Amino acid sequence: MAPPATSPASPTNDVRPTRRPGRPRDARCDHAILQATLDMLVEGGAANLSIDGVAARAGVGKATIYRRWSSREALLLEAIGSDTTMMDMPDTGSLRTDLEVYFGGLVERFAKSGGSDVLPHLIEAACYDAEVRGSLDEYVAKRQTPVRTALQRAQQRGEIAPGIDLKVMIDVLVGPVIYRRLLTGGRIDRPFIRKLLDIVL
Amino acid sequence: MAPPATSPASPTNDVRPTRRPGRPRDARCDHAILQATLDMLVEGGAANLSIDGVAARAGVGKATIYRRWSSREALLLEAIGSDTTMMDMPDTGSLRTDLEVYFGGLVERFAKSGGSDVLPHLIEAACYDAEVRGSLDEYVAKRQTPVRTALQRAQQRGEIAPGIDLKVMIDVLVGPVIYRRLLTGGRIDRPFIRKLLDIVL
DNA sequence: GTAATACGATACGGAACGGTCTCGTCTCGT
DNA sequence: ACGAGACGAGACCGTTCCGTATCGTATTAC
Repeated sequence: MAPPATSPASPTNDVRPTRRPGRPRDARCDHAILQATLDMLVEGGAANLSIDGVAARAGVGKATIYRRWSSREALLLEAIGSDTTMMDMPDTGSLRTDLEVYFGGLVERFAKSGGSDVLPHLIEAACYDAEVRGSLDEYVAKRQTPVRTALQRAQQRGEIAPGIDLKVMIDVLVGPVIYRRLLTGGRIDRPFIRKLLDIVL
Repeated sequence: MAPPATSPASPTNDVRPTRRPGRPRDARCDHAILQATLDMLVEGGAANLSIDGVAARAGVGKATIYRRWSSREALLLEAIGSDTTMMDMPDTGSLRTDLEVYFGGLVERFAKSGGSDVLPHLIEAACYDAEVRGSLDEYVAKRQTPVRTALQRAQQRGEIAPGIDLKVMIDVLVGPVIYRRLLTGGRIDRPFIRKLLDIVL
């Protein structure tokens, strides 16, 4: 222990004094690796994703990957987690309009992504991996939040009967979309959203 | 699996005239292998399912498996396909009652199976395997049929407005159940079914 | 009994993959 | 100029797994 002989608590003026010597890491590698991981995940699933494949696709060496992530599993979790971009719910004063705008945005997003996504692989991995299960729960909660706030507002305005269980209401609104996306392969477009709201509201 | 100590005493003296010489195949092996395949599929997913594991679990040798199925893929497809037991829709004259009874049966079935099933793995495999995709489509169609007939009957009775798109109606009824099963992990019980029908009907 | 086949067990070749390591090159700070 | 560390490429090892082959035993028909 050093006695405080002279200095009065020097303020840490420098946040990062320790600049590591040598060639710094190339940030483009991080992006290329994560993007390649997501691409391969969408194409072949978590099972068919190999580090060799990711390295080849990203145009990097395997060592460059293992310099950043300690294991294949760590890379997978970060790639999956980097996909949670939030969408916010408008507040138009009408539940119907709120939801139509919100789900309309979702529709465009699906169309842009070409219908392929990570969700199926995430769901399967969550069956037997607690860590992935946690990521998936987080993902689901994040997606539900905007819908829940819209529903709560509507219930306070009296648009929804006070006895309705909002948790079930969320399932009724989100479930059909997920069902089409994962199982039936049915179109998820604005007419579908309108018909869905026609039935539920 | 140990060969039967006593003779299996088959009363069917000769249904198939072309009886192959030598020791006949043990029918219990077929069942044990398929059951072990389904169990391991539920526990670890299609990716973590190995023929060695199935053989060990079923208590048979690998050769006994390959005598029956030409490849791991063939075994998987048959095991998955053997899971489609139909449920039929009652006809009580009231759509609400029909659906409540039908989904009530589904609830019991989920409770009995312990919540674990093959669907997540099937969905993932379908993403990049056309053959599995076909099996899944068949599975979905088979599950939808009872609901569709109930809805058509109700629409003819005038319980549902003629303008309603029944395909979307099916999504609204089945989607929430699937959503809970695959993503939220929420309870699927009779109160949930009642609340669901309260909202939709 | 004999031939034919199934059975469990296990050895084996070949392939894929994860993770580590080395090599020569490149890019920083000093 | 020099050292340190990142870089791509790929060799390397241990493991897992599929699918085949073999062995000794058990079970059937004839």
